Amino acid sequence: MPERSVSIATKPPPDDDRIAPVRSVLSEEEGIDFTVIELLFFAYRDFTSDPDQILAQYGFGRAHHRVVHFVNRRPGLTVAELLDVLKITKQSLARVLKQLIDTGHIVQVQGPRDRRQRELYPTAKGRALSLALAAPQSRRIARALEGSDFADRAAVERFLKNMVDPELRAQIGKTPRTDAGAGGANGDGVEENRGEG
Amino acid sequence: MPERSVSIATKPPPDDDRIAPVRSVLSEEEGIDFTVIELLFFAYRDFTSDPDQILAQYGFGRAHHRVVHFVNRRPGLTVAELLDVLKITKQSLARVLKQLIDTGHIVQVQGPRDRRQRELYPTAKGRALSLALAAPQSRRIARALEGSDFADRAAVERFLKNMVDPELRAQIGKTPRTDAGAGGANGDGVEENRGEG
DNA sequence: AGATATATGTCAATAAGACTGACATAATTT
DNA sequence: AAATTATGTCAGTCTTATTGACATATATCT
Repeated sequence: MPERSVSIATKPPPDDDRIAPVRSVLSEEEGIDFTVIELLFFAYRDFTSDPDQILAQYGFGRAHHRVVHFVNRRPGLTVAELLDVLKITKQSLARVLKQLIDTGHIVQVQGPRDRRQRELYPTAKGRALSLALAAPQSRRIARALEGSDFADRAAVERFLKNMVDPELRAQIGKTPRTDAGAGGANGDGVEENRGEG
Repeated sequence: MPERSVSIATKPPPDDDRIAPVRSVLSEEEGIDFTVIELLFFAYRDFTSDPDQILAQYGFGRAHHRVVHFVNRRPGLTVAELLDVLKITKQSLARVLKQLIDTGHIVQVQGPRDRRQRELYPTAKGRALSLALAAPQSRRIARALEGSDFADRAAVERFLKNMVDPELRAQIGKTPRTDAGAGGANGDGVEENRGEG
């Protein structure tokens, strides 16, 4: 056997120095904030695990979750706007969106001014799904903020917001174009048809 | 009044009521913390975009990043331990790990006590890659914490730590078994919760 | 010693979710 | 009429993950 006990690699060792194992721990000394880097990794891993379990029951994945979420948060957004927020391609969205439409979670409405556009709206079913997915995440957040005062919460929100690329920060919390804000937006989400013959 | 132009769906409408578009905005009124939910989504999306660009140059993906990171943070961990941290299967890890070994970023060392085990160590090259990947993330975090005092940072860390499933919280900040390095960092995954009911 | 269990590696098949490229259609704009 | 825009769709590829089955070396138990 040409191998020593150190290397079990099947590739021929190019140079023993180059494949020498580094046994020291990579720690914060290098001026890198590994603490927060890892905290973000673990926090997000578990944050997404909540809705994942619910989605699995529907045969959906995270892609469906993102679409359902933003359509509910910004009802009436167009396909192009959704692609921009999600930063995926049209073809990637297609399959997911089609499934959500076929299952009656989302409907498309022809744009009132530009009839080429498809405004996306949740149905009652889609609204319910969105709430069901968000509920455990919100509960997890509430638990994580237990014992936090107002300043603590503000610090967390400021940190997260500042983590976003400045030029993309505009997307955050942007309620729909029709920003009716609180007060019930459209009042009630009842149908509103346009005749077209 | 039967709707006409409202639905462009190709599927036969099962019931007009069921596919009626909901036009109201899904907002915090429902007692759900959509603000932080979306902040986490956007923050993590951009947080991972930094290393993604570097990885692309190597033909690597996020899976490689996670492996390189934890092998550097806990040099000498075994394959089984790595699988446990990443929460993926052996088969999923196999290809990624093989690539990292073949490219000389990681080496395997036979376990000193149990020779079935393979302890994973970075090479100098792997250490360098790990630092290169972490650097922009650390810079982003530092920028996001600019103007934050000690209490603010503590609030952020506490929030993130509490977002992790309690039973998995032990993995956090856990330095390697062999505490060769100075450590500092988080020490070990001690839970700190603000004394509150 | 022999049997069993463990740690790891590997082959094969599958799936979700993303990608690119190419092309079609309808509607708006020029 | 021509060009542009918004959307849809087909076809193929890639990465990362999955499960199942099986091989090998080593450790441990009886």
